[in-house]
Order: sequence, then structure tokens, then C-alpha cells
Amino acid sequence: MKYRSISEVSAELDIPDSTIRYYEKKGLLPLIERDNAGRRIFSEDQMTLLGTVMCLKNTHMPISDIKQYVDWIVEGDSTLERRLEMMNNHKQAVLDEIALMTESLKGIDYKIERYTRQLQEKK
Amino acid sequence: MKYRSISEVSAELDIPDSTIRYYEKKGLLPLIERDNAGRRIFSEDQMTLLGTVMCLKNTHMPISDIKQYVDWIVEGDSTLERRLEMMNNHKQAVLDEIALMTESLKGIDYKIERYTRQLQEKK
DNA sequence: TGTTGACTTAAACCATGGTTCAAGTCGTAT
DNA sequence: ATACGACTTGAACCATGGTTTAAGTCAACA
Repeated sequence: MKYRSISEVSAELDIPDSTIRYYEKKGLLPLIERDNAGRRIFSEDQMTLLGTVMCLKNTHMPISDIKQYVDWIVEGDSTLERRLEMMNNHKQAVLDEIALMTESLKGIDYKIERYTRQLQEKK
Repeated sequence: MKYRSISEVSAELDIPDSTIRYYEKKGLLPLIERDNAGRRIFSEDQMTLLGTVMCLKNTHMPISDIKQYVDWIVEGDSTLERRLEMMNNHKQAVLDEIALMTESLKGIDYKIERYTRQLQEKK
């Protein structure tokens, strides 16, 4: 089982180490082990969890909700239903947001077309 | 030409009036006219501009960039090229963000599948 | 043995995007 | 005349999501 230092994790996932410490403090990364010198060492499981946290962060889930989710993971199988419900709700929120962005993009495309046309005409 | 009060605009676009004032203060809504009592009155052109601002906001353009864009609109045709370039860059940024969200959604879908399966098995 | 580099902590600091508050001004209905 | 509701302003306040700083610890290398 390979363990990584915080700087290795930081480089590998391209996240500032300060952010990783911040996430741990906020409860998004529980149960991180330490070596004899008190330094964080990240197991494969921790890397997997961090990957999940990044998925949720990339889809704009608030940190407080990610913490709730992680708390449920730690709590165990009794929270499976709640986690499933949360992921389903979140999925819908993400789809809604993508739809809004896609719709708004039309307004931007319209500007691009108009500006392109106007610049053509001016030549 | 129909003019709207701030509360009408607020209701019509579902934006808090405090936010509309904030946008004006930040320079996103220049040249808003006032009635004799000093109250804002929004022309059709202002509504169109506000629509554009909302498109950019919905696609996560920072307020400072939206202000730059609006400044260029006010400046006139000499800024057409810069506006076009900005919209093209922004479009790419939006496409990138949608791609990241879509990719991250796979991780969420995977959780949904796994939790659904585990809950089936438990029954 | 001493210095270097990577790490630790708590606390302070920061940017962004608003929201809320306090005090005052109008226009209209009673 | 006055009371009400909608509006005005500037300033203070707030939440979110980090980043930076200061002071210290530890392991390894010269």
C-alpha cells in the first residue's frame, strides 16, 4: 500500500497543499494517518476519497454538504439510502446548472455572430 | 417605450432589487435613467443589457470582467474586436467548465449505481 | 553538530458576491 | 394634513472558499 506525503498529493492532483489542509480541517478528509513525525500520510483510500471530494467540488457542491456526505460514509452502511438520495438530488442540480449554462451560451453565441458580422461589414 | 421600476425588473427577472442596485454600483448597468423623484427607470435597452449581464453571470464570468465588457459596449464600435475576442475566450471557458462538470458527473453516476446495487442486495 | 527543507499548527488575512441597515425623500390615498 | 409604501443613499455586515503568515518541529545530509 503506497502512502503519499502532502506535497506528493498536491503535485499529483494539482491542488495547493494549503487547500488539502483546509479540507481536512473542514472535515472533508477524516481519518488521515500521520507518520512518527506527525506528518500526514495519504493512503490509497484517502486518495479515492479525495477524488470523490473533487468530483463534488467540481460540480459546485458546497463544502458543508460534502462534509455531510463524508460524515455519512464514515458512519457506514446505515447511511446508504441517505447518500443515494443526496447523490440523486445533486445529480439533478448539476444537470440543471449545465442546462442553464448551455442556454446562456446561446446568448454568447449570438453576440459572437453579431460581432463577427459587423466586423466583416466594416472591412 | 415602456419603462420599468426597480421592483418590476426585480419581479420580472427574479433578481433581488438589492442585487440590481449592487450591479449598477459595480458598473454593470451604466446610464440608468431616473424619474423626477430620483428613482431608477429601466428602458427596453437596459432590460436587454441586464439580460446580457445575466447570461455572463450564469456562465460564471467574474463581475470585473463583465464590467470591462460593458465599458467596451459604452465605448462604441471601436471596441468590437476586443468584445469579440472576449466572447470567444469566454465561450471556450464555459465549454471547458461544462466538460469538467460532465466528466465529474460520471463519478457521481458511479456512486448512484453502486449505492443502488448495494441497497438491492441488502433487501 | 548544525543547517536545510519539508512539514506542523492556529490565527489572521483576503477576494468575491452579494445582503442588510439606518436615515431620509417622495407620491398617492385617506 | 398625514400616513403609507416604494424608493433613495452609503456604510456596515455576511457567507463562502480558500491563502498567507508566524513560530515551531523533525529527519536527513554535510
